[in-house]
Amino acid sequence: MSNPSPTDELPSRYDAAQSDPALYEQWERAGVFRAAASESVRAGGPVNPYVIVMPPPNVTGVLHMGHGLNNTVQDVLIRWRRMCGDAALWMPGTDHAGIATQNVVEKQLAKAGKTRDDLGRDAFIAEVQQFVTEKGGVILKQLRAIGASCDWDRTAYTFSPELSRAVREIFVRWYEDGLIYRGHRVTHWCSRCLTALSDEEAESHPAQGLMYHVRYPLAADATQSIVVATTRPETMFGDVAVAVHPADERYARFVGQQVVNPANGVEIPVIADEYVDREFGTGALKITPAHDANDFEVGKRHALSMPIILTNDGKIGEGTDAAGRVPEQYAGLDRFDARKRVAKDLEKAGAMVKTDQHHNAVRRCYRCDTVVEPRLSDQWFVKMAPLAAPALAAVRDGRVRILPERWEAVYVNWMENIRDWNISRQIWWGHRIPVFYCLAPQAGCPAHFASRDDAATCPGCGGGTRQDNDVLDTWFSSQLWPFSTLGWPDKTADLQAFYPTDVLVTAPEILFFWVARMIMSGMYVTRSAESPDGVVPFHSVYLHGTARDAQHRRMSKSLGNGIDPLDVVGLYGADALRWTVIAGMGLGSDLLLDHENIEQSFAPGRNFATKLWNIGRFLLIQVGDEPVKPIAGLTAAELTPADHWILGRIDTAIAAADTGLGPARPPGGGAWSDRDHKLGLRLDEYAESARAFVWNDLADWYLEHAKTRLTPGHAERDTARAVLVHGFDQALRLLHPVMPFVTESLWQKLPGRGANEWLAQARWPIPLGRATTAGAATFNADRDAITAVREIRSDYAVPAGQLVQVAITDAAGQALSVDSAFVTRMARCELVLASAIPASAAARTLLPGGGEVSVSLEGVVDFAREREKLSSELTGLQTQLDALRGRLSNEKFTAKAPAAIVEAERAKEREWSLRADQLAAKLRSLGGA
RNA sequence: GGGCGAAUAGCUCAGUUGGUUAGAGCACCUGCCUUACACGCAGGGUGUCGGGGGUUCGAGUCCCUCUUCGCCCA
Repeated sequence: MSNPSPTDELPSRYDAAQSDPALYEQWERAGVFRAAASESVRAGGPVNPYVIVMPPPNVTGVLHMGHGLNNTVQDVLIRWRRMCGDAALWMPGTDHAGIATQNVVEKQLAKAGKTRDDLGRDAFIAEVQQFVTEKGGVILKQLRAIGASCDWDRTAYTFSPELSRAVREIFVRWYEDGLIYRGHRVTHWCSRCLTALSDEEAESHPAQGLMYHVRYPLAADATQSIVVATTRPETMFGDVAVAVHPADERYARFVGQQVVNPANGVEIPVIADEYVDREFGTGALKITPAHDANDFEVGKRHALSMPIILTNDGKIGEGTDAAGRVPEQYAGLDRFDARKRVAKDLEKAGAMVKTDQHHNAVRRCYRCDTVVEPRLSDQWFVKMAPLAAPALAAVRDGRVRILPERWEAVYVNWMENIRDWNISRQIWWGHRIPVFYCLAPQAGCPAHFASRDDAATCPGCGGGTRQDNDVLDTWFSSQLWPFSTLGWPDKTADLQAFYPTDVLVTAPEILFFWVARMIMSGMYVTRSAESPDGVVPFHSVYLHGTARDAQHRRMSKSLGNGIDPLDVVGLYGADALRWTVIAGMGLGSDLLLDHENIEQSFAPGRNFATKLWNIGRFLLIQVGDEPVKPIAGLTAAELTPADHWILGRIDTAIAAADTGLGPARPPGGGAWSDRDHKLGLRLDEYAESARAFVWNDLADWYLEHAKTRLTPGHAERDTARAVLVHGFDQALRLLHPVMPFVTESLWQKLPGRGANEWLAQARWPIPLGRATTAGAATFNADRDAITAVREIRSDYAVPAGQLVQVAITDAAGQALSVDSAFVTRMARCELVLASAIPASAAARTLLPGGGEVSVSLEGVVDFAREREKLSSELTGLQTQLDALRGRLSNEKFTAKAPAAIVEAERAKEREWSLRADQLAAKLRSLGGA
């Protein structure tokens, strides 16, 4: 592809659609993205590993803006480290997404009028498997289109045989360590997905509902009653008691008596329990142990029965222990219809005292948005407290940092109040729980046991077994991702070389679902004599923002406000997409994109990609094909002020990029110090500094200046070519992580490029330190003069084509030596002696160094306007100067402020005074006061 | 209800341990088809740093309070 000569054939726009896919294929074929374990120092190799595991998208998912954003961040980091020489591994893969995938297939079946039960378990799983085979993995192909440089040979899948073995292994270890147990309790039940959910999967949403005040008459004396407040009257069929606070005098006389449940006529006791909040509602609470987690605890304390009065699909019906509690007319009603019906009937019966507006939180299934129902059932739980303690300490002492830092507080808060994790799901698509039950238990048979293999026989009696019907929460398998993808539980070379990983890049909403659990399980499986608490799976967690539309609404399929990243790639190229995303998203802030104006949304990336292309195009034409001297071969005598200036700017740009991207790992190893804790991962700052360098320094100034030197036969042509090629090469390297395609494309065209050399593998720049400050200052003086003339031209609206006469003097009024060819060309002027410009017809500007630029504006200058301008500048300066002098004459300031500050203020006072004098003199020369 | 955080230019955000003319990108205004780029070039800052009070020689920065908003958990 290296084809340096016909630069004149380069089109004026980079053709991304044509070039990007071909380039990607060449990188892949060259093995640029592969990482070898043998390279890592941890496996005896020469370099540091740098590892990112991709948050696995749903196997049947398609790319959306969230993925685009998430994966671009990861790609920038991994490309940066690859160029720095690390053994850089970006591990790709997908997630089997139990509930979500099962839902999709069930919906397909429903269209054919079938349910999963019609097929049976095995046939249904085969159906899902087929669906995944046909539709799965599309997203991984799409990621290639945005340039993702993953090591695709390692592509992992949470439901593969290898990763399934890891799931079984940790399940059995935790089971045997007593960290997994069977619990009979109230959990969140999704009546649409027909499964229990974890606390995290039942998302709470604020809601406006009604608080019903219902009268429960005393069984012994119907004239007396207790009024109970409830938001869910449909659960009254499951009431087994009314509870009041033991110290509540209002109700003391009722405790121990029976009341009649007005919904079903069943007599229930009034009990006293500390749990009741006297201030809430009426201070009397109905107790429905099977349908409220708190009531369940009360029920256990008082040994109450726990009738289930809702079917698993959310209809009223007599379940376990509920015989005789649900009146016939309610059976089969949907729970929300039942709520209205019960309320109406209570009203009719005179039992409804009143209803108030009430806002509370309603929990909904995170997969289907159905309101979840608290429901009593048997589930498998992970005991979290022992796992959380070391994971909490790891964040507290900086072995893991979370950026933006405010999320650390959220993490700590969650971990300190951690609750046990319900891991069983009543679905079929997923890792079946490796727990077995004896078919004919006798004395000596375990109630159940966990096994790494499918256990056909009971270890107690040797008889047959059956496996638990439920499957594991998908997050149970994805929590193992940083090590299961590297071969755990085997002690593989990959695991040795690449665990722990480095940065985890994800969105804040899965901090608990996934990130916290990876830290816990990762530490658990790496416990050893050297590290009793285990090894954290990554040292940095980077939580990025969300893609939102112009109204700040989250992009979503249902709102129709999403942007398809592939559309953007098709229109403007992957680089435009990547640049816009990276440059537009500060650490932790959201990315705003207008789906109704894609062109404007992605203009920053598109414009810059085109600009970069044009800089390259022009530069390549100017430089030509002849060999270029290496920068190290240029002698000090050959370098001009412009060269020094741009060499200095290159060093500054490199330093800024390094600072933005930050240390790749905690300096010195181990934990992050307080000082380093928030360094780096400022991708927007890195991108902006690299852009500013190539555009505002290299193109706007150095390239403009070099035009003259580059003319054929010019004595400095070779020096200028060498510096220009060096500067552009460095710029392309700096920009490659964020704009891989256009930079690689241009880099391949630079003179002297060998075959099979890839920018993607080229070395990250390091500052050379060759620039002298004197050289740079000389060039800066030229730039200041040019800018000053341009300002005046603009102020006086001098026609663009008109030459003006300019005198440049130093602080002493003597002619200042400048690069006259440069100044006259850039500012469209001719340089004359100051004496040639009549004071009465000149506009002047003071230069930073104390010199002055005078522009002859015979016939153009407007004295009144010029005086006004000077006068307002002088007034502003005088105000500042007065304040400054006030400070300096304040003894408290001079006595208390640090000497360096006081001295700086004095220096400023001298400088401003001089400037004020000059302004006043100018004003007088123009006839002003 | 508990906890965390934010409020700085029209928008999105920087702003180190307090140090004195508050910055960037985008948007906007003016003039230019100046031998690569109009997806460009040149020039322009458009601000009671949410309100009030306090500490200090000095507050965008520290403390208190009010208002508004966001996030996590119940």
